[in-house]
Order: sequence, then structure tokens, then C-alpha cells
Amino acid sequence: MGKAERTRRFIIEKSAALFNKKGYAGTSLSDMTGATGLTKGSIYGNFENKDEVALEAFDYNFEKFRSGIREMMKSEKGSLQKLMCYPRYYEEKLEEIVENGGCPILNTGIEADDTHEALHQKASEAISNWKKSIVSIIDIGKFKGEIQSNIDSSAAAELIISLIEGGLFLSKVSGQASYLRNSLDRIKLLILTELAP
Amino acid sequence: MGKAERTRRFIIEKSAALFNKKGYAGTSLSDMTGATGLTKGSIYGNFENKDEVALEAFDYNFEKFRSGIREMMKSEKGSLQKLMCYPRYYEEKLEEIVENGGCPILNTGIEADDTHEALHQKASEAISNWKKSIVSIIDIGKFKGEIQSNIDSSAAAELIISLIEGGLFLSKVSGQASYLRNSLDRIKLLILTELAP
DNA sequence: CTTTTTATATACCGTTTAGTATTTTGTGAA
DNA sequence: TTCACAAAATACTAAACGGTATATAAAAAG
Repeated sequence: MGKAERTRRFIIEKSAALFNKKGYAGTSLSDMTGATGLTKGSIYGNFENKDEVALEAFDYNFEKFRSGIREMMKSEKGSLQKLMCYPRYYEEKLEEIVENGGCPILNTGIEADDTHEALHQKASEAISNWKKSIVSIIDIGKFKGEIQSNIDSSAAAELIISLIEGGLFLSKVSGQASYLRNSLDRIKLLILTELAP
Repeated sequence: MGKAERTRRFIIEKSAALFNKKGYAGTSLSDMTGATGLTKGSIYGNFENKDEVALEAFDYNFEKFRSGIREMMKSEKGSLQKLMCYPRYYEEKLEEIVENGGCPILNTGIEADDTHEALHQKASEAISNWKKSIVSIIDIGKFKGEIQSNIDSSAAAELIISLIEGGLFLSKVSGQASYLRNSLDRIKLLILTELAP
């Protein structure tokens, strides 16, 4: 990894937390120079503009979630156990997520949907991919006989995502963990009593 | 209603849509003069600063939801029927909500929680009051024997709110109404098969 | 070790930001 | 209809914004 690539990563890492907390419009270049200790010249030597940093910062923030969950799933074999990683992950990580500014899909999606098409699309694709990966787990589970075959995979996946995002949002803004806990309990119930044969 | 108060309301009405779509940081004073057709002098003659407009704009946006649901509930007598107004309301209004920039609690809460304490508190209080009103309906329902007495009112209320906000967010950002529909179907199921005796 | 390339810092650009005196316009009462 | 007051428009800050040209420092290559 060359010097250029290292500073690029450094800028993204430091800016990612900023963008997740303060948003795209709320994060200024001076915020970024402050957080990195670098100057504007250095940032613009490595990125074309603020947009490019923001877009890569989203990928960076989102990838942290994705890799965390994937890591957790690696040690699970059954489809139901894999699905149960979602409630487990968010239950364990709530505090850390709140500290880091919340879910990047939520933050970016809400800010960008009416203002910044490129960022909006990033958030939209993240949702789409997330859903696909849940649907895939359910479909495999059906095939292996671990999940009831009459289940609507798409509806179940969308429900799980809605419960997670809704719970995260409300717990973050209200400061009360019970919102997320209740949502995650529902997901567990759904998995164990509706998806399971 | 005097002239001053009328222009105040006019400014709030016109700015409210802006703040809900573009956020607090994303809405500039020139956006506001553009939307109202007034000048900065006029706006600052009626408000102390941008914050004051944003705070009242939130109240205005939130009140639209509250009054819409209350209106719908007025013609319902039973507790279960009152609760069923939530899924009905959001199902009917999804398009309109999306056009107006989405749920103000969601928009304001997400943007303000790490950046603007006064706005954050507004969103937080809105959540708190919303929950209280649902808990109140459930508790009355228990008393009247229309809802099972062993139900956890707080948990049920939080779940309903999480499902609505999660579904709204995902439908808005993904452009797919099914997220909200699935969430609302779940709420109906919860009301009719778990809360009902 | 010198040269060439790359990366960072400095200093600046025009524009936009929120906000404010000051002047002009409009309005309601005497 | 004039007078007094209120409200809106104009013209203006100073500061911050995103972005850039240029100079300097630091690495890499020869």
C-alpha cells in the first residue's frame, strides 16, 4: 500500500465518523481538516471533491456493519442460527453504534433522499443488498428444510430490516434502549416461531 | 389575526416543507426567501433567527400528522379500532408523506441527534408523546376489557412506533411501498391477534 | 547523492452563509 | 388625510464555504 493510498484511507477513516454524525451538508471541509490534521490541499490532492470523500466514507461506514455481521454468521451453520445473528449483533453493538453516530444507511438515506442523488443511491443499494442477503439465507433454509417453505421470504426480510432500523432510530433519538430491544425480541420470535418448521 | 402573525404563519408554512426535505443544515436563508417570496429583512423582522423558524417548522410539520390521526380516531369508539387507525392512516397517506419529505420525527431526529440539541429535544419529545398516547389507548382498552390485561402496554406501543418509522424510512429511501405495507400488516396482526382478547 | 516525481502546505479565489442597520413602503387610527 | 407606527425591502457586514493555483517539502528512482 503506497503513501497515497494510505493517506486516502486515513482521510476516509477520520471523515467517516464526521459524515455519519453531522451529515453531508453539516460536515465542512474545515471539519475534515480538523479531524485529520491535514490541510485542504492535501485532501484535494487525494480526492476530487467533498462528494468523493462522502461517498467513500459511506462505503467505509457500511462495510463495518456488513463485515461485523458476516463474521458473526461465519460460525453458524443453520439458517435459523444465521438469521439470529441479526438480533444478536444489534443487541451487542447498540452502544457502540450510538457512539459512532448511528446506522449509516439511516443517516445517509434520510439526509440524501431529497437532496443528494448519488448518496441516496448508495443508501438505496445498501438496503437492496441487505434484503437480498436475508432473502438468500431464508431461501437456502427453505431448501434445506430448516425454514417453512410457505414463508414469504421477501416479506420476512423486509420486516426484519424495518424492525432493526425502526428500533435503532428510536433508541438513538429517544435514548431508550427498550425500543431496539423490543424490535429485536420480535425478530427472534419471528424466526423461532414463524420461520422454524 | 394581525398582519404580523399572518406573515409569521406564512413563513413557517412555506419553510416547513423545506426543512423537512432538505434538513436544518441543508436549508439556507436564500432557500427560505425563495420559497416565501419575502426578503431576509422580512424574515428577521418576524423571527429572531433561523433556529426559531426551524423549531416552529418542526411543530407545524408534526402537528399535521397528529391532527390527521386524531381526526381519524375521533370517529372510532373501541380501543382496538382506535389503534387500527395507525396502520390505516399511514397506508392511506404514504404517497403524500413521501411527497412532503417523509416523517418529520425521522428527518429531524436523525439530523439533529448529534448536531442540534434543541431540535433533537423536539424530536425526542414528539416520540415520547406519541408513545404516551398509544399506551393510554391500550390502558383504557385493558380497563374496558377490550384488550388483554396481561399485555405490556409500553412494549406494544414501542413496537408499533418502531414498525411505522422503520417501514416509512425504508419505503421512502428504497422507493418500495412493500416495506411499509409489511410493517403495517404486522401492526394489524398484533392488534387483532395479540391485543384483542 | 542527485534528480524527478509525488504529496502536502500555503495563500488565495469567488460565492454563499447567517445576520443587521437603515431606508422605504404599507397600514390603521385619530 | 394626515400622523404614527409597524412591516418589509435594500444594502451591507464579517465569516465561512467549497475549491484551486502555486510553492514547498518529502519520497522514490536513477
